[in-house]
Amino acid sequence: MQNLSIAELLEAKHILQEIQIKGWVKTFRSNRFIALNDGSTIKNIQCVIDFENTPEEVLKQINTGAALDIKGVLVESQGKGQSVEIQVSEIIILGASNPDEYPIQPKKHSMEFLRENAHLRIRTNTFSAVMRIRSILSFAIHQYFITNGFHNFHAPIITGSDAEGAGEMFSVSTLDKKNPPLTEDGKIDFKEDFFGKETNLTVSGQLEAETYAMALGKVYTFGPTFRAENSNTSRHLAEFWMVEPEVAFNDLDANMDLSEDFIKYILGYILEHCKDDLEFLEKRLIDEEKSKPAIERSDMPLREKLKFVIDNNFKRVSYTEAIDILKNSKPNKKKKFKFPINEWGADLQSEHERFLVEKHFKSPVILFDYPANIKAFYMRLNDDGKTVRAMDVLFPGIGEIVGGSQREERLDVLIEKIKALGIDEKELWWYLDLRKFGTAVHSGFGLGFERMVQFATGMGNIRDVIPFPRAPQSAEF
RNA sequence: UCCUCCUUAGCUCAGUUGGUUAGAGCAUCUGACUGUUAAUCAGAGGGUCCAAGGUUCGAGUCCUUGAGGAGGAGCCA
Repeated sequence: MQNLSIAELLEAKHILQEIQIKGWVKTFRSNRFIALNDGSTIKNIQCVIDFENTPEEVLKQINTGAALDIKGVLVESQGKGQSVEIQVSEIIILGASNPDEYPIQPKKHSMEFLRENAHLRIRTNTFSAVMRIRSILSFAIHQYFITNGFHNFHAPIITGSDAEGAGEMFSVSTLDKKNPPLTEDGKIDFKEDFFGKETNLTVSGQLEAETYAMALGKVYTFGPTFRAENSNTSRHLAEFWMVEPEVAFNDLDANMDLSEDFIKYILGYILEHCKDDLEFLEKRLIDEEKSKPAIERSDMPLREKLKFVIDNNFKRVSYTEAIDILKNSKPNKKKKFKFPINEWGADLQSEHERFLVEKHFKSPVILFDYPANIKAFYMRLNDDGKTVRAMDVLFPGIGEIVGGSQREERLDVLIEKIKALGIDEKELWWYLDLRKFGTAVHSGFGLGFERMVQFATGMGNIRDVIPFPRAPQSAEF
């Protein structure tokens, strides 16, 4: 008697062997056919029971969602929908599932409803497929970096530095909220707090990653990140996972090469290793798009879209070139943009990014050399004195999926920048030390993991590609 | 935070210019059938129409406020 997963059972040839299988009921048809799933694959195994010799109280408990332990023989199927099935000899109800109360029915549910049942939504085909792909993508990320000589580095989650400037932070404190200790001028006295200073949840592991890159050469962090922004969109979360490689001696061109090669690798990896799940999600998307107006439908099925990204070079365009393209574009001339492009220096709005990616180039785009005053303090100033060596990778339907830069390695320039922005130099003493002792050109970027999962699975809302989404007014489970 | 839209059975939705007893599919229950593929057929039960207030002879439908949700914008990954 072999105890196998459904994935193993369907893959290997175990015909006429005695097997034992445990899983959950997807559907129960004709009092005879159980579609059983154990999470190992999106495919179910059909278990055929002899209902005339099965007790009524057992039959009654074979409901959608029930956990079963089944013994039987794997045989070739007499039906058309599957090649093999289990002829059941013994069936044990491990855990019943009251059909009156179980929310997941064998029918179409709305994403909103499933979000409210995030503890059960993984039992649907869509979410099990998405989460298996998320898992494989995560593995592919580590695989890519480790096999390319990178060292994995765990950035701290609680940070004492508040100068990263990537957004609003969640504070971390053990002080009494109702009655915190105060300083003489009436402010909260963080010297009394757990860490003896004000601390927050990290918004980026970049600054710490730079310290490791300046010793280990090629490093990456892959961990949770927190932003307390009141963002209510399908592309933002308050808690999300970010991949941040940082490489000593890489300039911006090498950084762009790395981001493109990396993205192509991980998408290629899931194309090869998540065939069944991608096929299911592709069909789901095609069904979903049938209800949309023709203009909003995407021109490529999911897997073709992934292949397109892998097979084509990302278009590399400087900010200045992009502004020229946008200035002379039809929507700009016809005043279709909500924010018309008039002059160099303006930050690009998402309507502009979408035009470049989806209409003009019809391909992923890397924009680089942005105006200094719309980017962060640590980015390397170009010789023109007005642009910095920043780059954003823009993806169709997602927008910015990667943000990165070559870092300012010159101490004097960096200090000047910090002063101009009114940041306390002392807060960044350790960061400035990197420029004092053995400074060198170095670059890195951050990739929003959930946005990559969104692209890879075609899911429209970022809350549906993370197990338990955290967003404003939303932290159930 | 801003703009737009939505909220009707457990779920997904329909409900006409305001009009009598608010409908369908799925799910549930009862029965039939038994090689089905989100099985099929017959029947039954199931509603504070998001909440509060208002207009009206009469409100699921119109108005006001509030709550929750979605899409878009901003912030960004």
